[in-house]
Amino acid sequence: MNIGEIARRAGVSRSTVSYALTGKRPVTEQTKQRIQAVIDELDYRPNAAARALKEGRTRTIGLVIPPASLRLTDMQLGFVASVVEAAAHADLDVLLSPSGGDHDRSFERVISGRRVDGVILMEIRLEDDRVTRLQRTGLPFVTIGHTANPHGTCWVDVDYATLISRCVYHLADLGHRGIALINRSAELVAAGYGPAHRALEGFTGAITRRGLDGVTLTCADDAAAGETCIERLREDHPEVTAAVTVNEAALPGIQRALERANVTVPRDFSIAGVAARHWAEDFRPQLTAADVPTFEMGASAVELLLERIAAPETPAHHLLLTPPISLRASTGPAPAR
Amino acid sequence: MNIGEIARRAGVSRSTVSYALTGKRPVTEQTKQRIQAVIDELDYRPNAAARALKEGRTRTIGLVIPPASLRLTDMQLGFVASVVEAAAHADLDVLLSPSGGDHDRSFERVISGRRVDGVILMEIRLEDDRVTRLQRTGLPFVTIGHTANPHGTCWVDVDYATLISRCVYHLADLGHRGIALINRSAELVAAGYGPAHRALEGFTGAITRRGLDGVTLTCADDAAAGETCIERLREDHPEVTAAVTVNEAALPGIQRALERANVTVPRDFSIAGVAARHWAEDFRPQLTAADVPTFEMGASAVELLLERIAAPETPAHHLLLTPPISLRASTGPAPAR
DNA sequence: CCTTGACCGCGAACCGGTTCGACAAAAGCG
DNA sequence: CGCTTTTGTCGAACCGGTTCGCGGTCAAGG
Repeated sequence: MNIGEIARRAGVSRSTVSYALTGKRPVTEQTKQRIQAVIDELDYRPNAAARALKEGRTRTIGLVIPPASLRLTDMQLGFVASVVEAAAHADLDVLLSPSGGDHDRSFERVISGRRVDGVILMEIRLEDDRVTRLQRTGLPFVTIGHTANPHGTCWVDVDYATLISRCVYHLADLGHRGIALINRSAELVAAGYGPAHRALEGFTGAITRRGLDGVTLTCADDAAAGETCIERLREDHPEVTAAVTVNEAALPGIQRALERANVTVPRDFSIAGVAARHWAEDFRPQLTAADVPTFEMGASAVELLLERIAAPETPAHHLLLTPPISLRASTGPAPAR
Repeated sequence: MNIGEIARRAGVSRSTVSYALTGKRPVTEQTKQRIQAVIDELDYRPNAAARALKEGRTRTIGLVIPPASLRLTDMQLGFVASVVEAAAHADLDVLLSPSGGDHDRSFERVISGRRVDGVILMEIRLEDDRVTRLQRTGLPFVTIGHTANPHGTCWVDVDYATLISRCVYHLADLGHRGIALINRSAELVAAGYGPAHRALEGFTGAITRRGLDGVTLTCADDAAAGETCIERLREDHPEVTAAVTVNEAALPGIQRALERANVTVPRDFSIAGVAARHWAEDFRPQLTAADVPTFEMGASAVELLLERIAAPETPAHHLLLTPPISLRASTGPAPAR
């Protein structure tokens, strides 16, 4: 069921079939129809490997995801979904590659051997081996998140530092003096995970500029950790009346712990942060937060990647988004002493 | 940077390089080392398209997921993660294809053109076009879930009917007479979504066999819907003292509504069901439920697919899992009248 | 010394598309 | 009518691997 078979049955040459399909040279309407009839009859589809071999491109992009054994966070899932969506829209296929853990083989396989035309990387560390590896190979790539020194790379990210700063200012304006940062896990901070670092950066910056009393905590990405985190906070730092967080997965636990301690939000305690919209709206009361525009980010990543594939020598673009903070119901004036 | 270049620099023929790499014919240790040195120096990787073209297989499998625009449920995410994991383990790549909605082009592209060696399909409907399409093409495939008439197809599924029956029996044994089924959304039921139908089947069967009083409800896959569902249930059917559910995403809402109505679980109301472990353990009190073994199912699906690819003419296997129901804390004796 | 066979390596064909130069027939033009 | 241009099709080369048949080399055995 190859192009030769079609050509024989239609009584033309293989090249004519090819031209009829791609339209790169004119073919008489009549022959075109004869060819199409044979194709329909045999349900013929050109072999993707053969085409890729000759054309030198695969019309496929790689998407490197965190090791699948870890449960993906909602935000990561949002990126994956939007990248897949945007790629489908551009008639591209998406090859998935789990990375990290013992999956380096998979990563290696996807980026080498010309299996993909470009790669989208997520969960970027400040120093990221995969980024340097990709730079060496010369394969076009775009990262969601950015490294400590992102010059010359193409990326799209949320400006965590600015957003967390704004949250702190907002709380300070409401009269809060003791504010805690509930960051991502200690492991992620130690590993140099970008969002965690930049959140910390934005937090300490805002705290010093306003002369406030800042407490920073790390917290694993799950509800249980959120609970113990709040318990610890209330015990060790009773002076703290508000918190900002970038740890959306901890939110349900945070809520539970506050309820159990009979702390009413926002009367007794205010909380704000950065989270996917869905987490903010599921919080009770709904969370004042910057909604991470995962959909837009994934779509932009694909768009940037396509530009990069089309013109690899072009100077690298990037996109640093600062979505507005949606005022919902979880922040209020500091409680009177 | 092709095999010819390597051959030239190592002073051997292209075929020798190929044999040195694949090991399909003996090559002297000495030449092998010389070749390897050149390969390391140039960081050469064989072109995947060329290899696929000649070998007639791509070492890639397709994974058809629900349209990415919908938020994937935790269970679906679990399947994706475990399939990717298992595939990576078998040195296979995974090509993602969103299906449904306006994504038929993507599906078509992935299954035709010999882009993949086989396909794993999830979110199967009782009558599923994609399954008949795949049967026509002759491409090996395995489904997670099964159609109404699954003979001759390869699949792995959870026995929802039996599990829900068992839940009902368990509750009946505890003295409950009025039991509700909180099913998936009305749309899914209408669309012939397998698990929703089979849950209903198992429920009504068990209810009639025990001569109980059954109420069936549909509920969208989110917390808010779970809340209104419980509210409606308590209003319209006060005689109901227990519920079984296959709607894990509704659980947080169910919990919230029960708490707000001051209904203590399991003293006043019992609840059991089928859910991914994580949802059951996050419920308060922890949910008595059959834990859907998403990891095992994804791995089995890959395994079955590999068998099928190796021996397409072999009679089709399937795997119907009935995981044990984990007794946790959400079921207890029916309240006294 | 010649034969035998194991062992290595080479050259060529092949997988299934795309693409380029060539060429015949038809069309346009003076 | 002869000449150029256009149009539609063909044959062959190419992409970068794998694979098969062939042959040269060398050690063992008669």
